[in-house]
Amino acid sequence: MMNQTKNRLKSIHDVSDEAIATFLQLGEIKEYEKNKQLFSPEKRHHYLYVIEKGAVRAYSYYKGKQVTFWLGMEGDFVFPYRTFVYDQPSYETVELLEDCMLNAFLIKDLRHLMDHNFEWSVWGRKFMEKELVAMEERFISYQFKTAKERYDQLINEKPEIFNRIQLQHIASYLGITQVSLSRIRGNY
Amino acid sequence: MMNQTKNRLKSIHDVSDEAIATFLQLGEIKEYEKNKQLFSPEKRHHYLYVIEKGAVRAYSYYKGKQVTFWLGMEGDFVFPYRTFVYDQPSYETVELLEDCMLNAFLIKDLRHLMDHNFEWSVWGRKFMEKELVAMEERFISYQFKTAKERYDQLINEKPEIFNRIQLQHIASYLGITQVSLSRIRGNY
DNA sequence: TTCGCTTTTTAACATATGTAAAGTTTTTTG
DNA sequence: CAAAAAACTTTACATATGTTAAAAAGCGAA
Repeated sequence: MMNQTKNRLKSIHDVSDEAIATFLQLGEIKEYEKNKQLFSPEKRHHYLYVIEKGAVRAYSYYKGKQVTFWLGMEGDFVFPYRTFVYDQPSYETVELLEDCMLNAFLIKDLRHLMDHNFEWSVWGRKFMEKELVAMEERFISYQFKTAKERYDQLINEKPEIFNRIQLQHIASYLGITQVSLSRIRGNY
Repeated sequence: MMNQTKNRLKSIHDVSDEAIATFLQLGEIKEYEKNKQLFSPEKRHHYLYVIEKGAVRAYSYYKGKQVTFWLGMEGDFVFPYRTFVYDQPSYETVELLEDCMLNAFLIKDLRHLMDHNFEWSVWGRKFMEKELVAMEERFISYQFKTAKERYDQLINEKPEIFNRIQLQHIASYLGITQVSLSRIRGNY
């Protein structure tokens, strides 16, 4: 019952079955209900999660408003980059949008694995590389594109999001207000 | 005369002097004049450069206009992420804004090093992690902030950019037109 | 099913940023 | 140095997106 995790690990960079087993042994399945906050700002966090089932959002506050900057579903890794990389408290809240089954790993276990095991060290680099390219693509779509274009791209690339996640969160994720998203969807 | 490269390598993650020597042996100093194109879209590229001296911009075309999405100066690594990670042609042009001294490395040499040498494998992960956090911060500043706020942030964090790089490129880098940047600077 | 709460849409107006073109300043080059 | 080119600013107007508030639609619990 850890298929999402295993599939995702292999899809990033193929590693041996023994290595996979070593990694999976570090994980612990946890189930949480909708609305639980997985991470909250200013606190130290110790876990990285892989979503086996469910949907999740990360947001922080800017000028008194929540801004959703990340949405995750099955197979996604949930971890505040800043906490993982610099071991510093994160500024974001991560909140469950559905009841979730999560595979929880201690960040220090994973860091230890990637600092001492050659296979996982290479895997870790490939993982970060792919996160980086994905982040750059999202960044470029912000710098280059209008809200309408970003909306069209999202609905083409991840249509399932629109079935599972509230439009207010999608609007924020697209960097616009809910009113603007309604306008775009209504073809004004 | 490879101080920028060496300093930057060590600042990302400390590695042994022998490892540094191994890395530096792979590099070759090249000098190019202002306006040279280091990378052009649709072509295969084989080099990663570290800027020893000079300034550089990366841009691509969107709706017939150049959009500058990256500016680099001394100590920065110049390499199209997509080419490095997926070995695919990049969509961007990289152009020298000043006469430059560059430390050139074959991407395949670096990839080989990071895939086979444990110390460099860990270094590679840390490097990608830090690029990722920096990219996320830039992304978030786009999603959250107004043009004026992004301008203020840039002039605080990298004031030297304004002495060395044309305002038209800075405007594009900030995701706005040159006219808007003029307005911001003139306090309209 | 109905009532109450949450989410989404619509409307009216405000503001930030874009576009095009002209004018000014700075830089390059013969 | 002078002319030409490039970079930058300003103006007038257009458009996209934000803000606030109200209406409509959807959803969940008694």
